[in-house]
Amino acid sequence: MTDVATVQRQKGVALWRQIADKIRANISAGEYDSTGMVPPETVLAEQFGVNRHTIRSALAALGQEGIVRAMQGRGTMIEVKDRFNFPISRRTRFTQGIGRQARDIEGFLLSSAREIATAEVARWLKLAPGTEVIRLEAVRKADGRALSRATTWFPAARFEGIAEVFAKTGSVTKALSEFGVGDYLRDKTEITARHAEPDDVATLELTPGAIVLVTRALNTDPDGEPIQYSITRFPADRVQFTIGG
Amino acid sequence: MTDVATVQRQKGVALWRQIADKIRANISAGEYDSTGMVPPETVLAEQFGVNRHTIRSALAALGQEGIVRAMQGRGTMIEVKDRFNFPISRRTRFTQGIGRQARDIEGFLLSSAREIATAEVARWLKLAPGTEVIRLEAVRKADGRALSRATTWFPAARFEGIAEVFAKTGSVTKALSEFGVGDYLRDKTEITARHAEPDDVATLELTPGAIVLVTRALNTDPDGEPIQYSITRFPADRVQFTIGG
DNA sequence: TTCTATTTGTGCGTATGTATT
DNA sequence: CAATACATACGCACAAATAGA
Repeated sequence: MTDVATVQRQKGVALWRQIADKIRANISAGEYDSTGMVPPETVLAEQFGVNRHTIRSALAALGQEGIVRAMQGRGTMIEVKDRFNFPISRRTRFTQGIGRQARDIEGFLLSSAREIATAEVARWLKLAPGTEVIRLEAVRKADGRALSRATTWFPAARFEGIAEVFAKTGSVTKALSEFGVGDYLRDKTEITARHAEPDDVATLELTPGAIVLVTRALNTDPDGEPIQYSITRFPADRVQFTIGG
Repeated sequence: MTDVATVQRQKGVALWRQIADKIRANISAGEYDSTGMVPPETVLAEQFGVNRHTIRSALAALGQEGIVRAMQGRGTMIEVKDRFNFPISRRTRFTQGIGRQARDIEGFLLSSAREIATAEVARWLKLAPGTEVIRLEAVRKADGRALSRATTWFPAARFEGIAEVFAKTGSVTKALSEFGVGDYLRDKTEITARHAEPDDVATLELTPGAIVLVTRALNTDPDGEPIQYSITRFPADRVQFTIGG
């Protein structure tokens, strides 16, 4: 089979874009299911009657979309994905939320610091300017795959030493209970999406250009007192959020 | 000022990536604020001491991130953004949700069709296989900027002719009230993110490679009867969702 | 209006580096 | 080790859009 006839020059749509669309359609149609890989660039170049660079532009675009993943020396593989579902409610908890969707869930503390709250953090936590907070940088994995990268701030006065407790337990819920917060509620969640930055790429094991879902969330104790503000990045191709239902 | 010294070859990080990071930092630092534009590719190429293609790779990456926007014949502009906030609750309504954030909000019906529900649509709307549904394709704009692209399904038996009503009013809420549904509730919302497809690019006025937030949502009448299932795409750089708060 | 300079967009050919098999 | 295949970068050419003379 040749695709030569399917791409046209001088039609207002770049060749690489036409080819990317065609390959995407081919993948959806199961064209390459036998190998799970896209044919080598040289083969595709011949099939489409274009230079290998043009194929590379097309595959790069598909790589950005997370549809394929090029591996040096091996070939370009088709990505298969299924998303974890992450429910968001008043009682949102990470581990419980993922629940039975993964065999094992781990939390790693990357670093912690005691610092002065920025204007943004102070606003969310309803703290006076200049108040000290404890910041945790953590990664959570489900079945060995990185699922989230969170930056979390706690009021330092109330949660002195929470970093050590989190490091031991790997769980915010357990850490908070050590401080007498047996229950807490999700007050507000903001959701946006953007491209992964270098730090996201590293800690979430992403390909550059991948998409991350970003949540900004505030948890309060049962009295409505803010206890935790988090900015969390999730790999968009591994996670979906659910509200209600 | 020259940036030659800032990029290094053969150090494990591609030149174009180093350059992209540097330009991103320059933008954050307000380096190009006077013009609101990045210097021409040829100038950047000379500044960094690389080929124009290398600069183009860097700018393409930044374009994917939505940080810059290249325009043929004009130059590469730095994007300024502020997101519309879209609250998600039991009483989620598009127009009310955007509310005072925009001066005027319009809804356009692109097309409508009467068709047999797919397995997925039937499942969401709790319909028997083979049941007919009405599908609307619509775009919503706020202050002239495209804010959402929705595909919506209604049970055909109950909402015969809803396409015409929506076309006139541009509002789902008003259209439903014409059919005796004075109130409705958001039962469930799923949120994911992915790269824009050609259709999204066209109808949402996006740049190829942009990110879209995708919601799958079910609305029911006060009795809990499913009345509307929608898949809606939002430009991720123009929208954020809020739950609670 | 027309022409020209500027600037981005597309495509090809080539060379070299690097990782996998 | 060699062969294969992806990764990066350069140089060249021309197309297309824009802005300004």
